[in-house]
Amino acid sequence: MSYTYKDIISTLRRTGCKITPQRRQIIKVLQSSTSHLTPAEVFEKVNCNSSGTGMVTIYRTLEMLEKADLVCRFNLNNGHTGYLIRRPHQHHHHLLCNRCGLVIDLEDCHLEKLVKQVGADTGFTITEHSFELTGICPGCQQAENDARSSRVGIST
Amino acid sequence: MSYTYKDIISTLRRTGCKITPQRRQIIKVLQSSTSHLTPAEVFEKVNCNSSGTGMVTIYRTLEMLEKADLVCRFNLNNGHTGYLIRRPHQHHHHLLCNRCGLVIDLEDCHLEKLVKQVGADTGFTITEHSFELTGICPGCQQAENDARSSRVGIST
DNA sequence: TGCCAAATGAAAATGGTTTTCAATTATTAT
DNA sequence: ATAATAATTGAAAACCATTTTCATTTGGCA
Ligand SMILES: [Mn+2]
Ligand SMILES: [Mn+2]
Ligand SMILES: [Zn+2]
Ligand SMILES: [Zn+2]
Repeated sequence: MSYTYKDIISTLRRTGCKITPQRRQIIKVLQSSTSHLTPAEVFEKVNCNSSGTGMVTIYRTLEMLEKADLVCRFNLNNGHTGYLIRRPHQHHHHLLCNRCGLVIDLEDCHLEKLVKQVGADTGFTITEHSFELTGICPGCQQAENDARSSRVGIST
Repeated sequence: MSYTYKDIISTLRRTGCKITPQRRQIIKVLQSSTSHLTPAEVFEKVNCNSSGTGMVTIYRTLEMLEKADLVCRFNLNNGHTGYLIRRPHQHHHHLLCNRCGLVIDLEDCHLEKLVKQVGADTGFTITEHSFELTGICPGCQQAENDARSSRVGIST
């Protein structure tokens, strides 16, 4: 379950952040997206209704939301950064479609045992771990199959 | 076991790359480093003996080596990119010390089963996965403890 | 209503990386 | 060995996402 718009606003208020029109806009855009968004994409969506929010504000707001643990941040395959409203509130990992950008939250982190083992084996104090899967989602697989069929020219 | 200098040269020759003095230098630097190196660090080390190799060549050579699977590439905590001569030749993961930059190769990837399971659960064709651990290595832990002791002022 | 710290945004700076293109060079063919 | 040629190099400029600066505006509170 994602945070609702109201959840987010009240969390921000609680932490002493001001609720500005720009921030409301940005939160709404993130709210209504099922896929991750780059800062540039957020900018575009926020400004499609000519609200005139600057890129700087997008960056600053995303950073603020990330610090408040309200969004997930991750590295896209192209090196850019993507943001998505945090759906499972706890620690979790992501599966990305590298065709359409769909992001699946992997609700359970199955790596605790492995992480602990590695720590014991190496003597490291392990503070963080990242696990990210990329591939092709069912929808994009279907689309590719369809394209291939028509290219080969199935005679029915 | 890392690739030797000769291994690397002959692999490059086999794939039709020219063996230039610049490339020899860069490979030697990577060879002789036990830690990961950023392009900037490679540049510095290559040029400390005034060989005059340009940054552009560093980038291009690292890219070439990565394509040939001769180096490991990974994201440092600060967003930069690090390179390290590939030690275990097969697919593997990394454990980084975020104090001193030490990199440990985790020889076995224990994630095949989990990855397969996620694929089955989601219908994705999973093509890649990344798993990266960061923490503090034993050496840096020791250093921190020593520093703390002397700060507190142990009276012996 | 007025105050003020926080927030905004235009513009410039940053910094890592990539592109361009003319000059150089490693390798192959003669 | 020499010439031919395609790959490589590197200086300079371009790129581009992100950050910084700083003057102006504004949300939230007294
Ligand atoms: Mn998520
Ligand atoms: Mn490695
Ligand atoms: Zn997809
Ligand atoms: Zn360390």
